[in-house]
Amino acid sequence: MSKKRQITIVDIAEAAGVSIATVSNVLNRRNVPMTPETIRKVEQTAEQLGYRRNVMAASLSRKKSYELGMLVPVFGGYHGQFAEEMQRMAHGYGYHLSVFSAAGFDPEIEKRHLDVLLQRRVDGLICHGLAMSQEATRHLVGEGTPLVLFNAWGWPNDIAVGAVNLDFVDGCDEAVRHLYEQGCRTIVYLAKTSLYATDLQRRAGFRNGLSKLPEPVPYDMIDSDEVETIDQALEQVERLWNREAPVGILGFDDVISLAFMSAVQRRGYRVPEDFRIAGINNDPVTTVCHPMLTSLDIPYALQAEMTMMLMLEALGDTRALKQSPADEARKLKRIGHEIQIPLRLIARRSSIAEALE
DNA sequence: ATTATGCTGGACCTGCTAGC
DNA sequence: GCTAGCAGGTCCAGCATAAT
Repeated sequence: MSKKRQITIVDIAEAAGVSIATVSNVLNRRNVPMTPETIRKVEQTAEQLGYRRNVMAASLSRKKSYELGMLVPVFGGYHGQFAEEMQRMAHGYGYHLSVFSAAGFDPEIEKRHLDVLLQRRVDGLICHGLAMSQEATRHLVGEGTPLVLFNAWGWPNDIAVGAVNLDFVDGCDEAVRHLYEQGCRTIVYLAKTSLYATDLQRRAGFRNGLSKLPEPVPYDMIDSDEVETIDQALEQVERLWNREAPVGILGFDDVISLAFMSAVQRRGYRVPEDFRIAGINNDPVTTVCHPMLTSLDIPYALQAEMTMMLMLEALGDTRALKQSPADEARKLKRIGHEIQIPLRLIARRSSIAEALE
């Protein structure tokens, strides 16, 4: 079946009896003087003929696609929510966002998606801390398409114009302090090494937190990818626990924390009497489980906004310079070309001692 | 004569194909 | 192998006309 010829602005110009430039001006609502009659005529003709804008042609002409490419390791969870927020943010600035998933941290799939996005001439790329090597990334994006990273630490700025990172170090530090203050004298981090950089940041924060406590506390870091079931992780914790004070648990994310909480409750322990548990992400499910789960809240909108600002700046878009609250007011830290977004601990029943009768 | 308004003409964008 | 032409838009200099 041959494709039906598409209606173009040439057809509209002919039918409406004006030039194609006038049609372009009307349909793009450019601020050029035009009579209301011309505007009405063009709009009506476009409507009647069923015109649909050809973005490829527009990109060709403007040498700009107004399309951004985004690569996330997986759809769902934090990445799903962040992609949604990014999409909203990009749309607000007149950009369309194409989001691809790298199916975990598969460097081959990452490379393929990045290739496709560059072939499509996206104006910019927004990526997680990539699994593919920095050299390969440099080679791929080295031709002028700006790359803004999120949750990527230590990438040189000849590859990425900047990175907007969640401050897991301070966040986990605070979570450890919170668990200690709530009476925990054994503290365990349930890690997820398959998520590389973000896990390393959490580990660093966990260690920082422990080192700042007034006394040394038995601790462990259990990799949830290593143990067969979450019950095995619980058994490992039981071997460490002296039963004199509750155990504090910090999970890699809310899903892991909730899985652990279920295992604990199945085994007949009580939360928060025996186990005091915290997660990361502040997923909506944290307020519908029992007891409600303490979690580190992620300011998605702020992270998306800062990512968009870096991108607009790299694209020479003056809107990036518009007045926004000062970094101090938002507790943002800048380390070189990296921006650190603060996390906020939301304490709920799963970890609070004094809420008990 | 000068200025403002409303519109037009044509160069240009990139990558591919057809013709020479 | 080289060149011209095409796709469907954008952009801007410049034109015709009306108003001052």
